[in-house]
Amino acid sequence: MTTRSAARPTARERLLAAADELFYREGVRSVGIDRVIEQAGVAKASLYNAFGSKESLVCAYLEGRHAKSAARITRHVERWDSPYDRLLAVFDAQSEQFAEPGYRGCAFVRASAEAHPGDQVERAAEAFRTWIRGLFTDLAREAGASDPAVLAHQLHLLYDGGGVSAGMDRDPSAATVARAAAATLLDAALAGPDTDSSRADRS
Amino acid sequence: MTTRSAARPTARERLLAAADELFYREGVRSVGIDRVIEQAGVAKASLYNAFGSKESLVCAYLEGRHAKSAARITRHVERWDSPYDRLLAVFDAQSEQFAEPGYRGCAFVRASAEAHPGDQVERAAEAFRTWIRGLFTDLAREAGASDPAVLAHQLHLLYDGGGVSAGMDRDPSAATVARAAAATLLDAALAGPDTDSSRADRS
DNA sequence: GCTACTATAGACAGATCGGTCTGCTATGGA
DNA sequence: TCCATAGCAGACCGATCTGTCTATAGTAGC
Repeated sequence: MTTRSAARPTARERLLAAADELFYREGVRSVGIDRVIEQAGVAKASLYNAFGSKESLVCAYLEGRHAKSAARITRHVERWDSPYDRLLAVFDAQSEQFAEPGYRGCAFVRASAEAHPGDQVERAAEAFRTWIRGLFTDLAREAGASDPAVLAHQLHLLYDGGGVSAGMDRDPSAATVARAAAATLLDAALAGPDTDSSRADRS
Repeated sequence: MTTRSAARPTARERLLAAADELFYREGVRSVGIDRVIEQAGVAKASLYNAFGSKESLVCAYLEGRHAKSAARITRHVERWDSPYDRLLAVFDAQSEQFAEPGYRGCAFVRASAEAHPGDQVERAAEAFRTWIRGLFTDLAREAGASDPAVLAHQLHLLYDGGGVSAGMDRDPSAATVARAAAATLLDAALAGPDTDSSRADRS
């Protein structure tokens, strides 16, 4: 409907592109409307025609990030057949993302840190978290994990931690470190469902 | 030096207490100076006498968080003798932190998400990250991990991911999930230094 | 009593914020 | 040709932001 390829992009599209760049790089609260419309080359009225409010623009920005991240992850996952490889492929997608210049951490974590409790922004972030947690859970179940929910939570921790480390430590290797850790956890979840093998006693 | 226990706390102390509460709960950028001095019951001039700028106050708030978190972690670590238990005790400290009412995620991650690149705030966050990474590395080495740096990075991922999950998913159990995952990774790092046991081939 | 320090309340400045509004222009279909 | 639509520039509003300033009050040491 709104997709037009050739010629100059719609005001809405240019606004979204500018918002994506500025909001992600400098933060949602520290970038004002004027900065966005200046970079988009758009009149202020056009913004409020297209989105109605700054918060709606922020949500649209996050929805775009959601779609893009989900597409990237799906693309990597679908390269493989076995649930084992498909699970680890999520971290290949993350590796690809971290390698992008100017990566500064997970957009949802960043936006959520600036949001007031109950903001629409938090719902947008929650949507992505629910999606990827579901993906981890499904893949963990297919791989034959004894407790798919717990393994999914563990892998989600690694995924989140990878975003934090890549963003704050400026260390893109976090994805490969997370991938190796994920493989270890996955192996353990497949091998021993309950065996508390080592660490018989404390101290 | 500046510590005085009885009577009414210093203006500086009241400012720090108010900043800690407001900045953490609502975010650094969305809380104005006026809110802080109102809650502290302090004149605006006193704030600029004591700290000089808002950014300095924010840094002081983060340094307080650093000291408090480090003290909590150290307290838990020192309860145990073996490096194995000491390593996992970091996640016991995290569990205690997540159980506090109103926990909203790692203060350094939250503040860093609102900072401009190069801000003093980022240096304050980096200081804590360096400290805890060093702790993980030391403990991993003492525990006998084949590659202490990599294991430390993996555990750091779990630690960060736990903060994100507890904050955004409002799920304090993230700490115990992280602890279990840490135990698995630690076991693997002790048992097989190099054995790529399972997953012989892909697909 | 005098001085120096620290605290107070609050006006004020200059900038920026999100959002509304008016008026002008370009384009494309009936 | 006419008109609807979409886009443009920019003035304007009230609120809020960080930071500075004046003026006043309490207090401890000499």
